Order: sequence, then C-alpha cells, then structure tokens
Amino acid sequence: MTRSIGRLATPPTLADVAERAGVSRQTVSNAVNNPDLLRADTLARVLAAIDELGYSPNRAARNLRTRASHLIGMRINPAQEGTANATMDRFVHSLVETSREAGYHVLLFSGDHDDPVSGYDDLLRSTAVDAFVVTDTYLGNPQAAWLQQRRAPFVAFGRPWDNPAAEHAWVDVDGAAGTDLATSHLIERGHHRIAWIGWRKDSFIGEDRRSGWSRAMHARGLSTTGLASRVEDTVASGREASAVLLDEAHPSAFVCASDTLAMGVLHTLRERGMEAGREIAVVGFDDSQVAQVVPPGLTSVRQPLEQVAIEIVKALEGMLAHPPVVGPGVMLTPRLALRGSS
Amino acid sequence: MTRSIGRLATPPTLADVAERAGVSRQTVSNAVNNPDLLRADTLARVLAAIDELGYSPNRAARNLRTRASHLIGMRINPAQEGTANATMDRFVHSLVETSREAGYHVLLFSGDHDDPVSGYDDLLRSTAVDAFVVTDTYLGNPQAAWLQQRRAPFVAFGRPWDNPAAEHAWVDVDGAAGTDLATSHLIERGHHRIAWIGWRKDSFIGEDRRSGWSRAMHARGLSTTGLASRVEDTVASGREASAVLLDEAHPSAFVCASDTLAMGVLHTLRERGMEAGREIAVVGFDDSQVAQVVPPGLTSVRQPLEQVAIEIVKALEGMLAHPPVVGPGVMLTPRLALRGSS
DNA sequence: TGGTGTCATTGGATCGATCAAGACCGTCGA
DNA sequence: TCGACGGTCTTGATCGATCCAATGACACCA
Repeated sequence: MTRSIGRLATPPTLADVAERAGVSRQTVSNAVNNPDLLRADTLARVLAAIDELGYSPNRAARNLRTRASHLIGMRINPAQEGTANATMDRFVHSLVETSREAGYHVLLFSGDHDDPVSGYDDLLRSTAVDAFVVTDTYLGNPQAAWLQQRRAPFVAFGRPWDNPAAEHAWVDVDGAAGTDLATSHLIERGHHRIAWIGWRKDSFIGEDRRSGWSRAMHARGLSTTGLASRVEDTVASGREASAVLLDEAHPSAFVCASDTLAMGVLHTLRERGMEAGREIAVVGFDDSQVAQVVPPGLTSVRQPLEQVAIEIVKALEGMLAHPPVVGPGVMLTPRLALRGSS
Repeated sequence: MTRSIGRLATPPTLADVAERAGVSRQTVSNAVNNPDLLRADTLARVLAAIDELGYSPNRAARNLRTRASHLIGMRINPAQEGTANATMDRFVHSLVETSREAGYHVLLFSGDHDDPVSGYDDLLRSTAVDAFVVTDTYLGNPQAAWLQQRRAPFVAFGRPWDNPAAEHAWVDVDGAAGTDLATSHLIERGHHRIAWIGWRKDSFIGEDRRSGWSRAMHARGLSTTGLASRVEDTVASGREASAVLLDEAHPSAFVCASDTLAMGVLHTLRERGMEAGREIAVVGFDDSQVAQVVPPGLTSVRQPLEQVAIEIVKALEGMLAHPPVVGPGVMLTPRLALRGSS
C-alpha cells in the first residue's frame, strides 16, 4: 500500500529508505534500478521500506547524475482558427500515451512564429530534454538540419522533403497512398470526372497528395485535364475553387487535400442546393472532428497517428540507447474513413 | 552572438564560464540570477563569457538545488472521437504560450482512464513538477481534494462544483452567462419558442448552462415548458432530441450545451430539408473548429481560453511565490461568435 | 588450511548548480 | 589611526541520486 506523505515538508530520499531498511543508499538505488543485483530477501525488505515511505526517486537528482531527463520536447504552434486541422491534437494525445509506456514525459514549448528554430536552443543547452519530436515540417525542415548540426537527438514527423539524403530519423504517412485510396474509392462508385482541390505548389505535402489523385486517375485511363486547382488552405478558397470547377469542368466528385477545403466544397453545394453524397461526392483529408460530425458525414483520409506516435517513440528509444541506433525512415499508410459524403 | 556549441560532447558549465571570465563560480551564478550584485564591468565580462561559450544553466542541477523544476504538469485525456470538443487543444496552446512568458514549461502526462488521480502521484513525489493545472473537472473534482491533502500546488480550470467551500485556486468560465447571451440574442432576433438541448442532470456544467437559457427565457416572460431535453453529448443524441422537440414543441430555435449537440440539430434539419439559419436558428457552445467551418457557420458561445490561461498562470505564480498567495476563484465571461446558423 | 572467484553490499566521489558564510577592499566617522 | 560597514567576490558545503572501486561473506577446490 502506498501511504500518504503525511506532514513531511519534503519527500523521503534514498537515505531515508536506506535507514529504514537497514541497508546502504546504493542498495536502495539498486533495488529501484537493478533489482537482479539484490538477494531476494533484501530486495523485499527494501521495496517494503520504499512503499511504506512512499518513496519516489527525485527526478532532478537523477537527471543530474545520469545526464538524462526522460523528457521529450515538442514545439507546438497555435492552431489556425477557421480550419479543420485537429491533427496535432490527436497526435499529441497518442504521443503522450506512448511516451509514458516508454518512461518518457512530453514537454511542450512554443517559439516565435517567424523563427522555426527558436525554443529548441535553450532546452538543448540546458539539457532540459533528452530529445525532440519535430512536427511542423510543412515547408521543408530547417529544424532538422539545425538539430543535426548540434547533434541533438530528434525524430521528425514528416519526410525530409527538401533533402531526401538527410539521415535523421523520421516517420511519415504516405499522403499519395491516401488520396489514391480516396480517388480509387470514388472511381469504384462510378465516378469518372473527379476533381482535385489542393494546396499551392510550394507545399511538398500538397504535391504529394495531389500525385495520389492523378496516379489513380491515370491508372484507370481517366483524364485529369482541367480538373485540378491549387489554392490556400481555407474554407473560402475551397468554396471558390469548387464553384469554378463545377461550372467549368463539371466533375461529379471532389478529392481535397484537407478537410478544410472539403468543407469549402460543402459550402458551395449548399449554396447551389445540391446534396453532398447523393449528387456530388466529396472526400477530405485528415479525418478531423469536422469530418466526423458534419452532416451527412465527410469521407476522409485518416492518418494512423497512433501508429505514428508508436513508431516515433520506437525511433527515439533506439536513438537514446547505448550505442544509439538510427534506423531508416518509416512510412505508414493511411486508411479511408467512409461517410455520407461519398 | 550565440555561437555553436561546437564539437563539445557536453555543454559548458558554470565552472567553464567562471574560468573564462576569471571569476568564481558563484559570481557567474549571480550574473545569471542576481545581476545587481555585480559591479558593472564584472557583469559585462561574465555575460560576454556566457555568450561566447553558449552557456545555459543545467536544469537538473538547478532544479536539484532550488527544489523547483519550473514545470507545470497537466494531465490530458484522449479526446473523444466523434465529438466537436476542441476546447482542450486551444487551451493547451494558450497555456503553453502564457507559461513560457512566466518562465514555465508545460509537462503533459496521461493516466488510467478510470482513475482520476493516477499520474499525479508519481510526478508529485519525484518533484518532477512545481504545480498542476487540473482541467478534467466535468463531474466533480476528486483531484482537487486529493492534491490539496498532499499540499500540492495546483489551479483548477473549473469551479469546485461539488464543494463550493473548497479553498483552492480556480478559474472558470461562466457557462450560464454564455447561454443567457445566446438565448437573449435569439430572442432579439424575434424567436419566442427556443428549445434547449443539454446534458444529463449529473453534469454540473450542463445544469449551469441550462440555467442561463431558462433565466433568459423567464426574464422576457417566455415559457420554457416542454422545450428542454437532456441527453448524452453525442451527435446522434442531439439529432434525436431535436427531432422529437421539433415534432412536439415546435421551436423556432435551439440553444445547445455543446457544438456536438448543435451538429445533431443540423443533421435533423438536413434530413427534413430545412435550412439552419433561415428557418430554424441554432446556437452551439465552445466555438469549436466545427462551428467555424460547417456551412452556414454555427453561432456558438466562445470561451475566453486565452484569458483563462493567463489567469491560471497568474494564480500559479502567486501560489509558488514566497510566501504563497492564494487568491479567490476567478470567473470569466464568454462571448458569442455569430455565424450563419442564427 | 589457504587461495580464488563470485555474489551482495558498501563508502566515497561526483553530476552542476545554489546557499550560507566569510574574505577582501576601500570609505567613513569617531 | 582604528574599527565598523557596505559592496564585491570567493570558498566550502549541499541538494539527492548514481558511478566506481573496494569490501566482506561465502563456497569451492586444491
């Protein structure tokens, strides 16, 4: 049984436990970290004392001595209002959960919006975290090069788009496979003219997702001419783009690079009194909460974020082992969450 | 200028800086923590050395000595899929940002779903965090009593519903004021029969929000009889409840305890070919991303989460000061985000 | 009996910072 | 001239854990 700390001002230390169990400090330390070294009866006695006192090793002291904090740093940037991107939220949950199982906690920090590297520096030099998870790699990944130069352990969620030769660890989701899945699904449902609404060309991720759409189309001998449009990731842009496409290209379905854009399509359909799902099919990307609750439900490509977290933690563990092991990048495949809009 | 750490395996320490600047360790420490104690020229010399070496105090060592970690612990529970609750996401961002300005980082942890107290214990005993932010106070707040018993500093996001006499620090948003705002807004738009869809009675928050609706109705002499319904917080429940209410009570508007329920109403309207906003008004609660992007936009009560974070950090700072200062609870007022649905 | 090796346990040093005293210096009033 | 004093800086101890080398206990074998 764990007891209350009582009225003690400070928690018990190794020395307290040692005294109570009638052994030395080191033996208590071993009981916690290398139980095999102790004789069974000693171990039992020490564990009993630990339990009675409610002892838990002081993190700061342990961190100081072992030069490890068992903390994983992750920088978060404010979510954009007015978009449907809840990816981060889901991912953070998974990461926290998975990290816990590996004995790590997640430290969140923020940085200046215009400086992709700010925030990392201080945590690194003060040895506040053991490693980083780098997530904001939409446009290239300056953080990766920077961290690698400092020999800071990190895993990126996202491929090294701008530098395929980069040798750091990364985990990513195959966006093209996702849009291919979405497009193929629509084709199977009988659609031939399937439009694409994606992001501007400077987005690697956007181009990747677009390639899945065109790949699937061409694989079935379907033309993509005039059916694609590249805009900003806002509902308004999706609305305008879909309106133009409907008028000029007469598609019967839309595949979008994001749920945000897909919601733009739903806006257009509503304005024109058309029903999503019945007359025009729509597929989004990310399986946000929006996709799940909007009537009639938005079919969407769902990233396996739980799996991403698992792979990232696995990579981190290898990286922090002795000796460090850096595996190759890991690519995961998304699945399609089917709903009323298709 | 901050330089690269170079090929040093370990970051520079106080002693390194001291040697370089030709002063003692303590003087360097003072330069960092109590600059006023140093003569101007010495300070300049030390700061220069700090800068040249890229020195940053080792957190573990500092934490050990000062018995403080400058970390704020916050437990997160997995977001429920299929709901519109993005409150946590927005709040976490604000908290991280505000904490940084106060010199704190946020440590995320998780616990067993069925045990509201798990996770706190270990962090507390290992002095891994200085304080907690307790957020999951939907149904009472056993954490608060538990933490208070252990004399752990914490601030709750949420009133001590089940124990108004509780003396811990808390920050909350006036839910009743929010629904009052929503209801009054609808009344001003000419609605008289305004229905309520809320949560089951065991939810303090739900009853609070409901009271704002009935308060506003009665204040204008409007009847609420037969216009209220209490269900679970799911889209399906909202859909069913709104269908029943439409048939039996013929309301012209709905005020809901959550955006999730409001989405249920939109489902019903869609099924019946009715247009939200034009024929039937709908107002949700939380101003989730869903509310922002769903056509035609869902009017929703928006909690001032940025302000909540600020107040929480303010309370934490007082609590961790010497001597500690525990102020009274802080109640903030939400505002209404107007959109097409009303 | 004594040497040798293994196992279990111990004491002292150490991680890098801050705390608590004390040393040094020049100034000022008695 | 001397001691008290405030400002500036230094020295040694300390926070609580783990690393390292060494010790004691014990069994085994020659």
